[in-house]
Amino acid sequence: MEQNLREIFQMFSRRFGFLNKDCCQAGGHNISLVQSHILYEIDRQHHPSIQQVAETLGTDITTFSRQVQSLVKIGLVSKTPAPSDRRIFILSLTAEGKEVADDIDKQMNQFLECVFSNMSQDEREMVVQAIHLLNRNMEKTNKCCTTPIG
Amino acid sequence: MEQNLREIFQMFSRRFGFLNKDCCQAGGHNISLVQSHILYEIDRQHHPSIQQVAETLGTDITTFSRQVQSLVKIGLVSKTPAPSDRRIFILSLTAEGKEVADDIDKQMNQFLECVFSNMSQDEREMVVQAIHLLNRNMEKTNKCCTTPIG
DNA sequence: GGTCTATACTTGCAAATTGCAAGTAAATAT
DNA sequence: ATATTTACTTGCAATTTGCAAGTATAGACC
Repeated sequence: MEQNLREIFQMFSRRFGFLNKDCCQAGGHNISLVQSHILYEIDRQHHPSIQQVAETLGTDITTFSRQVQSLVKIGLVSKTPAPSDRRIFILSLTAEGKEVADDIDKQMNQFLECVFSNMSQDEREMVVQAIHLLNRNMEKTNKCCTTPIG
Repeated sequence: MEQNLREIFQMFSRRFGFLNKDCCQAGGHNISLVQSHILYEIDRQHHPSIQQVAETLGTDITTFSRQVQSLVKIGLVSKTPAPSDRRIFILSLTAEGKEVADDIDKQMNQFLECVFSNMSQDEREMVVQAIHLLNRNMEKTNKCCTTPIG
């Protein structure tokens, strides 16, 4: 059982990744997977800075800076200097960006609901509980083992 | 609860993705994330063709062809024309490639065991069962909903 | 057998993505 | 007042990407 651990996670993660990829056509825009993740994080975090989102997504900040620029250019994201510290740029979604993010979210949840629709109520609860448990423990374990993140 | 579904999956998937990224230094090689996935799939599938692995990973076949070439060049993968059909190339890991794949696998499983070490036996079983359940249902649901895969 | 289509893979671009090094500009330390 | 740190941006140069167009083999049809 132990030896299949990675495999089952790998499979799930890949499938979920495909889902993310497939949900990039939204609100009349055809954005990239990376852009979709950025919109998601800007929406989720409370007025994040460029650096915050870059770190969340594990992207190099110079790369991220340019990705933000392109999202600003197509009108989905806006950058505002923080009043308290004008080196910092606060990111937010434009109305159109919010629309796209919501549309993607809707698609994702539709699919997930569809997946859950074949489960019993007990099974659904178990799955949700299990993922929560995993998330909590993975967060805790960040520094355990040999974290090569540096 | 329903509206957090995507979020908890997204978090888990991202963390697992980071883990995959962090496990790319192995056996004296510093390979890319994509290369790591390719080694994994070649190892897992039984003498797959180029096309099979490309499809599994959702990569364009021309891109994949080149990725295989680079893995052959650094001596981790070998390509053999299939005896039955010489258009097809069968992929396999070289001894060194197998070593790298095993090393990566070991690192991944070490981390996962570490995550699981903070759980009770019941919790562990629940998590494994939940992921299996998800995988089974996601596979089933491939064509349900509106699959925009085309 | 000979031609025609289909399949498996490869190569030629040209565009997009990446990250390091080096920059700017603002905040903080001394 | 100057030096250092921080947040972000730009200049490259390398890598990765995918479409279009190629080669080579296999199978279909006559």
